[in-house]
Amino acid sequence: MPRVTDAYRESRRRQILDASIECFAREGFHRTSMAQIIAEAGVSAGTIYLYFDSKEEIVEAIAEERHALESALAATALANPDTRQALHDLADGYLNWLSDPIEQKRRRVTVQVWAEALRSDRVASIVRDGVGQRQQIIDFVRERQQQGHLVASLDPDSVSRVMLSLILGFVLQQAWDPAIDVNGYRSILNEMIDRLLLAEPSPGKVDRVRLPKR
Amino acid sequence: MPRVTDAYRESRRRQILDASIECFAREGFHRTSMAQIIAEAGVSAGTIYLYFDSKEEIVEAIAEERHALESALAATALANPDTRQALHDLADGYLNWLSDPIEQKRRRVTVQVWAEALRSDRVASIVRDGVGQRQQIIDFVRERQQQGHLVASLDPDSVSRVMLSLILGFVLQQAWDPAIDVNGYRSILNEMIDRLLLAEPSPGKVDRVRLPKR
Amino acid sequence: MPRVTDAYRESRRRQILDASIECFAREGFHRTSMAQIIAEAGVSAGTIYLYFDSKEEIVEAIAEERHALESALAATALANPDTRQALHDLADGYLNWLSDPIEQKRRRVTVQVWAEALRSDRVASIVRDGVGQRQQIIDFVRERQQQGHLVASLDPDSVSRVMLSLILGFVLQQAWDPAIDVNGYRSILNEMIDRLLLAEPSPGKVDRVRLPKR
Amino acid sequence: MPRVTDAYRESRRRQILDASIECFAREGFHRTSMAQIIAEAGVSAGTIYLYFDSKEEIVEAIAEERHALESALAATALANPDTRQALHDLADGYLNWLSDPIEQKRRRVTVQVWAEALRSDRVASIVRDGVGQRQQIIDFVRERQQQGHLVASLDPDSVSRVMLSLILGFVLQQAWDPAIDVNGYRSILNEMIDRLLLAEPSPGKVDRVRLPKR
DNA sequence: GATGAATGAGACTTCATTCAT
DNA sequence: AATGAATGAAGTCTCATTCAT
Repeated sequence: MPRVTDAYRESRRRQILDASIECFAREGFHRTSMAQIIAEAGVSAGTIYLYFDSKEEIVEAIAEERHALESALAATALANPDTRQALHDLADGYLNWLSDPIEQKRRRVTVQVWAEALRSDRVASIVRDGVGQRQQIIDFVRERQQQGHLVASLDPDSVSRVMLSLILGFVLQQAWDPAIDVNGYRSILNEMIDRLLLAEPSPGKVDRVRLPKR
Repeated sequence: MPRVTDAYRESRRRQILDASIECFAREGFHRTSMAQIIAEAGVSAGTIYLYFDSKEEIVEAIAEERHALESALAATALANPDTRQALHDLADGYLNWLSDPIEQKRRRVTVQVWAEALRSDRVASIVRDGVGQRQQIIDFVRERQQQGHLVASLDPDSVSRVMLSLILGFVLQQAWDPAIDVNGYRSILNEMIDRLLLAEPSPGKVDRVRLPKR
Repeated sequence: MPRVTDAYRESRRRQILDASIECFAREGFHRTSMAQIIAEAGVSAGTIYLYFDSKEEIVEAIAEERHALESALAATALANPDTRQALHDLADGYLNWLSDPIEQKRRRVTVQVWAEALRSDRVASIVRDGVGQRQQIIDFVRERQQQGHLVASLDPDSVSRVMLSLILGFVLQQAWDPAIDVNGYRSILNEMIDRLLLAEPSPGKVDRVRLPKR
Repeated sequence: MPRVTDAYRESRRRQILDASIECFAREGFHRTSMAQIIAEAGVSAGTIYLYFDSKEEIVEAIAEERHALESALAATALANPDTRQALHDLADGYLNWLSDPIEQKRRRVTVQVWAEALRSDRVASIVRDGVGQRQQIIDFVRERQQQGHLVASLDPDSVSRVMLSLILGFVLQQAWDPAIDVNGYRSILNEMIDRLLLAEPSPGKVDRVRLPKR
């Protein structure tokens, strides 16, 4: 079947990647044998190696894909000129995304990627730079601080760390216990944004700090 | 046979466990072979199986040990009747603990345990119940809310989730990048505690809310 | 379809053969994959199989080609009516031929063919009959003995064996160490021819046959 | 079966080596699978890897062993103070050795080692230095030339090359055709030694050196 | 004729665990 | 209790060859 279209190749790659994610989510990388992926994908052993050089590379491809998706999600949310909305969208975006059952399955693979990052330099570089889109957040914080929308005294780097933790920690806990209460988590997140990060908008607009409904 | 034998057994077990942690931190569970543990521990293959039934069981033993230590740490901090101090101690306790290089190495194993929890029911039950000492936090929050020390409107379960995330997320990020700025992270954590969780003490105790240096 | 097609086919075949020799000389038959030949030849997998039925058959084709060349070389040299010159030409012919760097590369394949002959009946028959042009030498020796030009007491078969050894051995040693001293080797060869094989040109000189009782 | 004697280990190693030689002689290295060696040796897959790190290493071990044996054979023969006897013993030693059917089987492996030397640096160094004990011959020739026992005009290096060729070539030809006439070959060899290499023992030994330019 | 993606048997090697000593 | 040689199933990956296009 020579001379294959790019679309065909891409769909074949997808097929292998999806099968791998399925297996990895179920059994973990290391407990998943190539034979299982082969069976799940419905392709031959040889074919997989036409698309990926090794099992390791499949893991890396998945890690990169996750990273790209998350980066895009963060970029979209943070582009909003309304600082408060941007941050809420970021939180909501993640939490909603994570509510999708299919996505939850994929998330189980992400958690394994995190552990794998401690072992593989390749994965480490993807995770370190990638998982958090931390630089995006740092830039966002710095910029909005200059515009007076975010509390200026906060260290942008540390803020990004904390925000990342809140996302990573949620992903972990949800992976362990899918019944986790998303809405409860969300409301604390939003409150944190409003009460800790947002600068007093203008003199006289104190209510956001006062947390009225308490 | 008197105590001596028990002590001996215990030291032997320790030796195997330490060697395993060393190897796991370096290479990950699955990339670590029993042969490596054997070499690191300086014992024979047969001997290991006198102390553990399987490689899996070593992982579980390590997971349990980590959990016990963390539980104790949380219990100690949260026992403090001064609510604010209790929470700051909890945060500080973790962050200081994690500053210890030896502990950091062990933490690398913890991250892998988290991933392993998705695969093994045994590990899952240890992690789920254990990692966070979540119940301790929930109970603490509920109790201190009743005493009027913590903001009553917050859902204890969600608070515990958020606090856990902040710890888990830090551990992860530090594992990926040991150069992470601990103090910056700590100060945001403490501010969160003060500004978000603590109830207005009573008229006259304003200084805690004012956060002077902003 | 006229000649053109045959010429084309032949050039295509050559291309594959040359690529194979290149690869085989570098890596050996068994370490060379069809994929490498394909890359080196710049043709597709399918195309190769239009010219050769199997990888094995490529080896056989190369073996046959080498044999034909050597046979021709021997035939040319041995056709010389001057017996002494014929033998010197045979030695010189081989040694000069082997001095060519391109030929040395091809020789590396020959050495592998020799080993392969122990495995494959097809290759064995090519090598056995071929490598030495032994029959040519035997016939030559017998004929020139009858003409009184070569020492009559020598067994033609054994002479052919020895001569072959001197060629095979040189090829081997040169393959292992291209810096081998060709001229030194050549002069001993020529001396052997003169002193051992050639009959005393003049009448009545029997002593060389008698091999004094030393 | 812990704590095993050296003799036991050695016999186990022998068993694997012998089985490998058997298989390699029959099918060649590359056509011989580990499974075949395992079956022939009657040990498990794992056991083989307790004694050798790889299939490659088995080949190297065999190559080294052959080399050691040949070295010893050459050393023994060449130690004889009677120069003529030494050389005849060297030739006879090899030829007799090669007459042994078991040894002939092993020789088939040697031929493959020669080809393998073109591919593997490890094997190459064993073969280059080893196969011929060339240095031994060179030293022998030089020494006996100084003692006036060998024709002084011959280049020791080239002599060693020629002698090696006569051995290598015989091995090759015998591997291809076990029916080769050993005695015929031997007598030409001995004649060469007597007529070409040995210096005239008695006074008046000029003519052999003069080698008229016929 | 030419292509090259697909195949799948089979290659080498590893490794957790056992058990005779 | 301790040892460590032995096991053999299972793992990842390769590769000669085919055949639909």
